[in-house]
Amino acid sequence: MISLSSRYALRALAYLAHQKGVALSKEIAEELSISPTYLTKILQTLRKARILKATRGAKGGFVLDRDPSKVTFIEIISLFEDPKDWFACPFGQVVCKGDPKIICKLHCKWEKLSQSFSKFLSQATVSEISRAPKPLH
Amino acid sequence: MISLSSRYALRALAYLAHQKGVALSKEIAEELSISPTYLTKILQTLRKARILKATRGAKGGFVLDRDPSKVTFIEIISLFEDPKDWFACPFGQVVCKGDPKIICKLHCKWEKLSQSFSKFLSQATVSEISRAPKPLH
DNA sequence: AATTAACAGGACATGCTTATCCACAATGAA
DNA sequence: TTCATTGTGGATAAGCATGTCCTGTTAATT
Repeated sequence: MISLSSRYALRALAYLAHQKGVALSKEIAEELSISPTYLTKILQTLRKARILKATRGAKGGFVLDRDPSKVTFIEIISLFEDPKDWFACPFGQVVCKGDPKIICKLHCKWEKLSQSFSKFLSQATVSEISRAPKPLH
Repeated sequence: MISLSSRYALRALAYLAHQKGVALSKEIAEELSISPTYLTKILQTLRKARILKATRGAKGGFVLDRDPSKVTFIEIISLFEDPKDWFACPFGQVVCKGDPKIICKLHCKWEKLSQSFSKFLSQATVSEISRAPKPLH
């Protein structure tokens, strides 16, 4: 499961992509229906990864630092968790070493699935969800 | 990510399928390198779901209560967590209601992926991993 | 100078998963 | 009866994700 932090990050970016301009932290927090403090930390993570740019003081706020069509899901998600956890075959290292003939049939199927998933996350970009409205829950 | 509990359950079943007979809780715990108490709870869950049968007293232990080729992964996993969490599109309810035209391209891709995954878990059975050796970590 | 807003960091609470240990009851076999 | 083993349930603890709050500091605009 994609963590909530990752999803908030994606939605914050979607909002910014839609805005096409500066947005206040407070404003985005309202949009996502989460506390400003919580969002702040997510935004900071994005800023440090050079996904966002921030300006302090009056008329400050956050802007995308990059063309949203150049920002992939996997890049964002990787900032908040380790996607390896999903792609790792749950039987792999345990089973295949023991008796390849029996297990690898399943292992190969799993590999195909996780590769498709991985490809999806690498290809999907923020520009493709630049209109996320409404709260998550 | 498939939870550790689910994976231990699968491996315990794999062990039992391989044994083709009665196995002690203690013996399986050793096989999986986890504490007997912890495994006990997993085995109880499996027993209550009629995946395993237990006999108390001397010469007692656990046996499969069903042909391992009839026990699917999804059935086991569902005992320990809610797979809906994986299949639910992380954008779905949020985004598609807002502007279907823009988002549903991604949504459909996600659907396809999760359906493949779901199919995999419904089709794979315990008999296909009936030789899981070695500890998980 | 005053205001606005990002930046930095920590404290705290809640709930879930993982994990271990213990005590006692029930049951089956020798 | 005795022993082995499951059945039941509770206590405890660490680690992580989620989430809120608070106290400052820094920087840009007016």
